[in-house]
Amino acid sequence: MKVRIKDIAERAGVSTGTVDRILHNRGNVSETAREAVDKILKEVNYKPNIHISGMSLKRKYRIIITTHIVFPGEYWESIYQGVDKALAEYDNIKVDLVICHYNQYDIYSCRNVYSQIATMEADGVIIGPTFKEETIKLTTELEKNSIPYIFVDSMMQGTNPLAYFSSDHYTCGYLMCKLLTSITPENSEIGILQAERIGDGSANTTILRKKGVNDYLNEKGLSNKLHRIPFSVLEPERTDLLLSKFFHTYKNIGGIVVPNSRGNVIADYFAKNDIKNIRLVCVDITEPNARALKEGHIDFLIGQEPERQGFMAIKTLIEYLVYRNPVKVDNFVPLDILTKETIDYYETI
Amino acid sequence: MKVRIKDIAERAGVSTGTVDRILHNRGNVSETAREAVDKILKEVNYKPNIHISGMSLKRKYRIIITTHIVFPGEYWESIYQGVDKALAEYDNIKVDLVICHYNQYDIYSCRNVYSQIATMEADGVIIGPTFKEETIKLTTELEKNSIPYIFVDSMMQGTNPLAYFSSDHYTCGYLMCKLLTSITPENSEIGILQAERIGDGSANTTILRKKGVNDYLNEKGLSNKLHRIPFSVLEPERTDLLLSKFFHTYKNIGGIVVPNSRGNVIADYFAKNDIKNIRLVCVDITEPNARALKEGHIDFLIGQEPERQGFMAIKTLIEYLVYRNPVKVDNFVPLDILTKETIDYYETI
DNA sequence: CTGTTAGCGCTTTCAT
DNA sequence: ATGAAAGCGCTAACAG
Repeated sequence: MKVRIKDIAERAGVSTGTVDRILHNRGNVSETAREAVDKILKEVNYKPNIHISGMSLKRKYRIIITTHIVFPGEYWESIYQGVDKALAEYDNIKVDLVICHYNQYDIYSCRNVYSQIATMEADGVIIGPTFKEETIKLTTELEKNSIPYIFVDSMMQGTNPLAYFSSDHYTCGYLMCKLLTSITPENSEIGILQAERIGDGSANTTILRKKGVNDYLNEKGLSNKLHRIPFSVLEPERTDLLLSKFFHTYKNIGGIVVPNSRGNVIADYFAKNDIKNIRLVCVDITEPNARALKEGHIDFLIGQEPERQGFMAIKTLIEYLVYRNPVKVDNFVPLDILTKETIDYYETI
Repeated sequence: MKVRIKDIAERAGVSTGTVDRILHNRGNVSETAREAVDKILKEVNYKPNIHISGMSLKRKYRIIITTHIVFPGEYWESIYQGVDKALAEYDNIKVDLVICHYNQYDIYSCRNVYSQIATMEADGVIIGPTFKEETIKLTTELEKNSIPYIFVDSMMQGTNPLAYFSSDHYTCGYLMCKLLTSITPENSEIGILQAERIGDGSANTTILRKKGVNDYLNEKGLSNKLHRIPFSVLEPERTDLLLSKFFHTYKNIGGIVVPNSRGNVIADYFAKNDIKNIRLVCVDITEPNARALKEGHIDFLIGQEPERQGFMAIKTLIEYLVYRNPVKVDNFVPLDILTKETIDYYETI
């Protein structure tokens, strides 16, 4: 039933050592032996058990992961929860995880961190990318050194990752706009909250989501006016001022879409000023967003399964490093639509 | 770092054999040895690796799973996909899976199958329940023989399962009604599709969902009229007749909610009769429902992650059988809200 | 280049 | 009641 290395060895008339050398491309194998074994391998469906492999595997793998800084209750924390879960599941494989944080609102910090990573020894790298040029520069270096890399959170065009695990940000924006307009009076004006960054335009993900929002309106021939709500993550004390200015300028706002994880900024403003007649659609199950959803300030919250992204990135990288099996490159995680009623069920199990 | 049986044995001054006997309650251990080992076990965090255990474990486990008959592309198929995935992941554990199908629309078939199961030898049973009395009778027998059982799809009150993996059907109905009324003109009349069964009233899940629908209307003080659409799974040829009769009787239907997996029945009717002004909210990602969602006949489709339910049921049962560790009883899977835009991402990975 | 062998953590058998 | 030892599938070191 189950095929073992020993079975393959017997049928090919060689020893288990030789089969192992062939399976792992360790060299020191004659053409004759290789052919004999390859023939058997084609006939049978051999599936090594990675946990057993790990038991005798002596080598250590060094995996670097680089993302925006992790704050408790925020988006990136969930990615790392998935990472930890995968590491626990594969605890027979000896991996040395190196965590390198940069600040996604500051391009200079990203440059610093990436240039360090480029000089480090590693078997694989997991990247949560923000800035395009910087990411391409890093991945070019990695490719030079034949170090495989995997993206989480979003794919960066112009690179050749082993795989990426991300939601479809364009569709996310499109969907947010569809949901918002479906629960908002016809022709309501719509606000869109956008964070400022140091040294660069918006992030990858935000740009795509915003395009999704615009395209939905155009495709459906909707004429809702869209107004940008400016705000700065680095100067949160100005938020209140900026928001009240916005809501005093535009009196006919029927709904707001927040294409980044800071929806709670709006929700908090609604709570403080007892605003109830403006609908709100946001993204990411951060702790404050979850609370705002439960309290009714957010109407729909889109989740992008960050835990699964982190889990799959580690799992995929480990299995690749151990067996060098081919890997599926494009992997979109689901876009979960959460409401007040369903969010509790996303936080268990 | 990682604690092995050998470490525990050394620190307790006994052999690994003794530790193993204690960990698995195999008996033949002196009080002295037991105390010494228990003391160490309390100090350290020992976590056996089930894949390695499985490698040397000689015993086979027999697991019985009983559900409604599986048809390709329907709800129950996904449950079995999760079952298979878990079995593959734990392929070191030798399990003999016995599948016993009954017909969920026929209480007599259920009685037959259950009474057979009650006489079979088994280490554990997984039940996808439909009829209350029958299920309680079966689980009473199982409890007599100390056979642990796990529910998938829904929990049956009045039983004591090891665990259950189910969505919250009441909330599912509540949510469906919320979504439907949010995209439907105020005071629209609402249709609700209900299947007939042989020999009993409606199923567990449908009753709960229907209650959710009603409660939502009442809680929100909505006065939409609710009309039952009768239909028989066993006489599909009458469907067309029943539906046209319904839609000719009630001319002001604005939306339909389908609290069972047969939403495609309505969607097909809409497609055939080119009906576009009635909103439709359904449950379960069956193949026909998925198609109807993509084609725009269904507006919202609720998914209840059947694959995860099957996976978790097997995983939980296997881990319990091998280690007898305590198990969390109540496990609700998420209620996924799918739209035309997001369904594709639920079918990959 | 190749076969043999020890050993990974765990269970089970077999003496004692 | 207990320890020693073999064996599960796999890898790695070693001897040839």
